[in-house]
Amino acid sequence: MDLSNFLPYLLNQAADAQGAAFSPTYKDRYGMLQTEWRILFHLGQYGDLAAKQICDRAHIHKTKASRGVSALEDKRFVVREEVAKDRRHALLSLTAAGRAAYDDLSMAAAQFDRKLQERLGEDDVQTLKSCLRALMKNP
Amino acid sequence: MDLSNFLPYLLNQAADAQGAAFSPTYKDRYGMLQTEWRILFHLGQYGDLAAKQICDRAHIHKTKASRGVSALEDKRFVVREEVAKDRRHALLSLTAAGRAAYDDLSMAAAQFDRKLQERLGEDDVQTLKSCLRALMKNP
DNA sequence: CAATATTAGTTGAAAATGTAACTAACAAGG
DNA sequence: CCTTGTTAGTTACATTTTCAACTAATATTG
Repeated sequence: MDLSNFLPYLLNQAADAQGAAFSPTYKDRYGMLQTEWRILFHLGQYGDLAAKQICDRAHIHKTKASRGVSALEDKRFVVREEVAKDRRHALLSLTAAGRAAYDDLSMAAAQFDRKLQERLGEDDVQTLKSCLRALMKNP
Repeated sequence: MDLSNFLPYLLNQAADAQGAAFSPTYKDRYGMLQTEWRILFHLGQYGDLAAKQICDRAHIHKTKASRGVSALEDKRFVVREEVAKDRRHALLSLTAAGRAAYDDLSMAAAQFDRKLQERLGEDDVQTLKSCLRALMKNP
């Protein structure tokens, strides 16, 4: 058993390295943490959602999400609107500023991804992504 | 730009999922954190090392490593011996108990990896691992 | 419809991580 | 040698994450 063959280790190292390479994009420009960026991305991409739906889709724990949403509200990137039908949850939506940040960051993300694709080659990236999608869902 | 196509996101999710699947192995059996398990693994695999060498190989920050080593000492899995030639660093080595834990865990790791290999197929795993190795080294 | 359970989300305390400043030992240039 | 610089590692403090308990609203069941 060689460490450099142990998949969880490789996954972690690769995720750390690429995360570290991309994080300055949202951290330096908007002072966001990863969770905030992820919430913003979900709202930008899938439209208004309740926190719970974001948690389920992105596998974010509800306390982390709760604090992420608060941080995005403080930054005036997100507002909540009450839902009369079920007042336990609120719908989250992007403000104009939030939308602008999303547009900017999703552009940067797309570019980042294209560069990785160039580096690894199209075929390998396809295989890589399909493996990763399989590994995301636990067994 | 689709979130489920963004490589850093996929890497993170896959690493989280597989990390969560494997972590009970070292957490429940030995009360270790990931960093401790990683240090143990390095010592078991590459023999006695100074903390610095582990940091460099595993990309662990020195403060994290310092705490991990202390925790492993508390568990009586690791001892340090002074190096007369340069007293700034100490060589870390496994105790018998540490070796036993390493043997047990590396066995479990190998098994875990084999199952993943079965799941994804040998060819894809080869491609996956080589992509991940490329992505670990930042650009 | 009252009691109980579940769901969405929040909060506070404890654990872990990251940052920066620090110590102690060695190295090198003058 | 002796100042200055570098290296290995630790410690203190701030930030972030996790865990457990909590509130408030809705759903379920007897």
